[in-house]
This record gives sequence, structure tokens and C-alpha cells, in this order.
Amino acid sequence: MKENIPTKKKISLDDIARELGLSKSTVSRALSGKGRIGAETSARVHQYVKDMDYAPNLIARSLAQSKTYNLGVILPADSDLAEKPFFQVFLLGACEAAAANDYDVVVTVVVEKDISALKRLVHNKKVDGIILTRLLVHDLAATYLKKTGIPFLVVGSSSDDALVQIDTDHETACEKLTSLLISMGNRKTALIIGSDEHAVNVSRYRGYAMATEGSAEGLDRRIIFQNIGTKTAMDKSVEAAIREGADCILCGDDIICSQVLSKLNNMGLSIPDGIRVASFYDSAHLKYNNPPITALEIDVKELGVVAGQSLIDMISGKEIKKRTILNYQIALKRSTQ
Amino acid sequence: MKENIPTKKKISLDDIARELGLSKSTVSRALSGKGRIGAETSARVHQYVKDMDYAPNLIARSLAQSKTYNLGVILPADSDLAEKPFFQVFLLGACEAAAANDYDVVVTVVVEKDISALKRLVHNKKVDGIILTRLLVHDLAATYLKKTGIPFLVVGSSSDDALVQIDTDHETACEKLTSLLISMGNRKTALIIGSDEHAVNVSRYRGYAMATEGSAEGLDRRIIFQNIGTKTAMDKSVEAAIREGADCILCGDDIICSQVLSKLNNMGLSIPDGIRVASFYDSAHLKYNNPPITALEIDVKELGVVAGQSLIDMISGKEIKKRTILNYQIALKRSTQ
DNA sequence: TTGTATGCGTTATCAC
DNA sequence: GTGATAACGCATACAA
Repeated sequence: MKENIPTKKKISLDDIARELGLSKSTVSRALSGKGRIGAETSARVHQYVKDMDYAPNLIARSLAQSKTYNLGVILPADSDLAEKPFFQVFLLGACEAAAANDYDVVVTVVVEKDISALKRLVHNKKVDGIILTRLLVHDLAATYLKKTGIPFLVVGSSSDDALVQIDTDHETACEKLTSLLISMGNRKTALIIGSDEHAVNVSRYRGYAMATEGSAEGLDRRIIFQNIGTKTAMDKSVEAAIREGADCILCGDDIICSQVLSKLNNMGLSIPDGIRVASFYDSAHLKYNNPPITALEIDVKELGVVAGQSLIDMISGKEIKKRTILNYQIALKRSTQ
Repeated sequence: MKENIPTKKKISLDDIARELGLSKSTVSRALSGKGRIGAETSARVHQYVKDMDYAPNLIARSLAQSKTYNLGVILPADSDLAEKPFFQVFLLGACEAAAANDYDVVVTVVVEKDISALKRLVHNKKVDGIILTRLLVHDLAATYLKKTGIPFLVVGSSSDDALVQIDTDHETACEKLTSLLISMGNRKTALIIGSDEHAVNVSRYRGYAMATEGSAEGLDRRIIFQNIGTKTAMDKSVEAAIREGADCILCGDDIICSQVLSKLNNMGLSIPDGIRVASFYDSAHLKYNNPPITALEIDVKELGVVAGQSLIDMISGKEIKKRTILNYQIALKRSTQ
């Protein structure tokens, strides 16, 4: 009887073995390449597998090896972060690295004070390692993961040597940008920045402080606005900065910057004539603004790729650097000229 | 309440059974609740499990049941979409629905013409069902998934009855918004919209066309700009719209809108006095603009929740509606007054 | 109600 | 080089 109908039936190692007159283990070795295997046998198996479009059952492999070939990426769901493109672009990068290594990415969401979803993920052993995409100064997730012993890394900088870190050097970058702006003639450079519970904002603040402390005018607390989260707070900060005679406003990130721009526009201040503006983080939010905004440019997707690859290396038992620093660029635009 | 020290030893059904003088299957039934089980036995098992912090091996369960308890969410990585907050917020919603049902979310990335990552995901059987977060007019991914037989649904609207769809009724929404603007006195309402390869843009265009065709002025092709993707093209479109005497510009989405706003600002046109502006999609990009922008408001996170829950229902064999339509709101703001 | 036996599809450890 | 066979941990049809 001729069978022209392609059989949809899932085919297993057993089937292949039977069909080829071999044993399961031989077929397994032929496919994995591990252990000794005859050249001709291996060729036959590979040919058959290709012809029949054999799909190994990864679940079974997982069970046998106690490995999931999944990476966990933890995203913050706090409302102020939910729309930040950083996390999405990072995720794309991580997916790219994962796919290149035949891993997949499992996404889990946490909020600052509730990491139950993360605990569930670990408890269920659904991933071989975890990436924390944002680091808090007091980070529940990082603290928890350290105790579990599961391989993980954080995107961000910390003085905790127990953490494997991948980050841009925000502190140095912000210091350089701030210094540059001061050297360009801005005497009173204000800072409007988000929550100092976020490690990245602490780094940014430090960079800004280093630069201003070294300047002629020195650091002026009256034009520093930290923990700014709401539109109202930003508006007030801008007003206060102007009142104090700021000639330049540095924004902690892209979201803050676009709201500052809106407020300045509202106040009838033109950029760069009325006031200069720059941002410590770039994104599409700012890219097409008129005038273009001076900002730190970070290759976030690359950050995701590097983080994903590094985590896979950790899982594979390779030694990796405790701290990986990626490059940035200072893009001077018309907003500060 | 004392913190019990996490026991490192992995404990299995066998261990519990031995410890309690029961059999594996009894313990299994006690935990799953399936089949008959004595009340007292069940209580004993549950108590023991709680005390010992037992974590069932989900991989083993997957193998036994041929179920992964994973949802696949397919994200587009095309550069023009990579930073759109829609996908990120949707993903958060999907994760929420998944977590509520003890599922996890596996994210995979595709581009328009390359769905190899999706194929790998399906081939590897890493998920029980799939959500396509954007629908193209000629959608490779949807076509492929139909052939595989795996449960899946699309976020978007299609005339293909074979697709399970979840969407906002963009067509009606855009028609209503356009009609409203016309009725408010805008005689020449221009449209600047993205690729008509995206199903959503086709719907939006149809809504716009329906409304303008029914108006006094009728539909004017000279103020319709489709397939606009680059900043340059947007600038040119805005210029052309103004040249043709447009008194209002409708933007296909938030990204287009923010760039249109930038261009208008550049041209010295004030809103709403010089020209009116509205957008077919809202986001944080627009939320804090000054003046506030009239736009369609969609609860994207809720869309993600509904999509996730619906997919789980499909997987569970429940009958679900072929087409689920979610609500929207027309938010009239100062930009069109 | 509970226990026994078997299957899920691999990988790994041995002999041969 | 190759082939039985035992894990891996759970679910389930069937027997008791």
C-alpha cells in the first residue's frame, strides 16, 4: 500500500530507531553528537531526520537533563515604567540572543513591592536563569534571587559584588555630559530626576553632582529636583528652576524630558535661546523633537543581546565578568547650543 | 511567624508518598483534586506539602500531559514598531492573565518577512497556544499557524473567519472621531497614516473614508497620506496638507502624531488656532502634550488581559467567540477646540 | 478510596 | 561503535 499522505503523527527517537534498525541511544548520540558514533550511522540518522522533519521533544529533554532552555526576563509593571521603551527594546535584544542559542524567553512581571510572580517562576523551575531589567536600591528581587542560587544578572550598577551586573556607566556618562554643558557656558544647570529608589537615578545624580561640585558655581540644591514622578511635580520643578535662574535643565530620562519640553513650551520659553535642555536618556520620544535634544545615547537592544548572551554563558558554566560596561554616546544637538 | 529555612533537597511525589505511607498516585490525586480521594488523606497530603514547601516538577507534568502551560506572545521587531508602547503594555496584560491561570508567557520576536522564530517555537512545542500581537494584511504568521492547528488568536480585525480575533473596532471608532471633527466645523480634515500592510491602518483608513465620504466636502485624495513611515515623509505630508488648505490633521497613531506636532511647531502653526490635530491612538507620548491632544483611548492592558484569558480558554477547550470587540473612548481635548 | 503498572521522550550509564 | 536499561517526576487507566 502506498502512503502518500504525510503522517502528522509525532515521531520519536524510538520510531527512528525502529525504522533504521538501530537503538534509541544510538540515534540519540547521532543527533546530539555526544559520545562515540559511527560516521555512516550518523549520516543515515541525520538524513532520515531531515526527510521526516523530526522534531525532538524538548520537554522530555528538559526532564532528562533538568534544563529548560528558557531565560527569565523580569519586567517592571509599575505604572511609571510600563510605557518606557527601554524595557521593550531590551527585551527584543534578549530574545535575539536567546534565539541564537536555541533558548526561549519567559517574561514575568513584578512591581516594586510584590515579587510573587518572580517567586512563582523560580519555584516552578521554568527557567535556567534570570535577568532583572531594572535595579532598585533596595531590590527585593535581587535579594531573593541571591538566596535561591539560580543564575541571574541585573541590568544596572550596584556596589554589591555578589551581583553580576551589566550596565552603561551612567555615572561617568552623566558627569561628562554635565561638565560639557557647564563648559559650554551654562552656569546654573538644574536637574530634574526620578525616584532615587531606582539605582540608575542614583548613578545619574552622582554624575551630575560630581560635575557641578567641580564647577565654579558649585552644586546648588535649589535647582536639584529628585523623586519627581508626576506631571504636576515636573511642572513645579520647571517653574522653580526658572525662578532660581537656571539657564539649562538636565532631565533624568526621556519621559521627564518630554514633559519638561511641554512645560517650557507652555511657559513661552524657547529652546535653546530662552533655556537649554538635555536628557540623560534618549529614545524615540525625543528623537524627532524640534529642536533636537542633546542626550546620552545608549544602544539598548545591544544591552539586551549582551545580557542574554552573558546569562546563557553563566548557565553554561562559563566564567563571565562580574561587571560588564557598555558604551554610550553624548549626542550634542541644537537644544544646548 | 518564623521563616522556615528553605530546604534545598528537591522533593518529589515519591518522597511524599513514602513519608506518608501512601502511593504516588494517591498523592498525585490529592494534589490535583482529580479522581476520588479521601478527605482525611487529602488533608494530610496538603498539610505535608505546605510544611515541606513542595514544588511539583512542571516539566515532568508537561511531559506526562503533553501540555506546557506556556502562552506564546509574538512581538514584531520591525524597527518602526520596536518602540511602540502598545506591545509592551499589551504584554503586561497578557502576563497578568497568564499568571492568574498559572501559565507563563514565552515571548518570541518576528519581523514582517521572517517568521523563523515563530516556526521554531511551534516546532519545539514550547507553548500551548499563541497570540499574534499585530496583524498584517498578508500575514505570514497567521497563515502558518492556521496550517499547524495550534490554538492561536490575533490582535486585530480580519475578514478571515478562520481567525479568532480580539480587537478594538478601529473602523467604527475612527469613523466616529472623524465625523465628530467634521461636525465641529473642520471642512478639510487631512489624514496621515502608516503602512497599509498593517491591518489596523486599513481599518482606520476605512473609518476615515466612511466619514469623509458622507460629508459635504467629500473625500479628497490630496489630503490623504498613506504608508507614511519616515520623519521625512511625515514632514512632507504635513507641508502638503497645509498647502492644500487642511484645517485639521488626523494622525494614524501616537508616533505619527508626535512627529506631526513637532513639524507644526516648527512651521510656526499653533494648535488649535492655526490648525487642529487629533490622533487615532493615544499613549504616554501624547498624554502630556500641550495642548492636550484629542485621541481615541484604548485600554491596551485590558486588551492583553482579555487576549491572554481567551487563549487559555481556547486551550482548555472552551468555546470562545470568534471575534471579541473591546471598548474605546473618544477623548476630546483642546487640540480640536 | 487507594495502589499498581505503565507511558511520556529524552539522556546517561553501563555492559557488550 | 552500539544497545539494553535505568533514571527524570508526574499522570492515569485499571486493578484491588
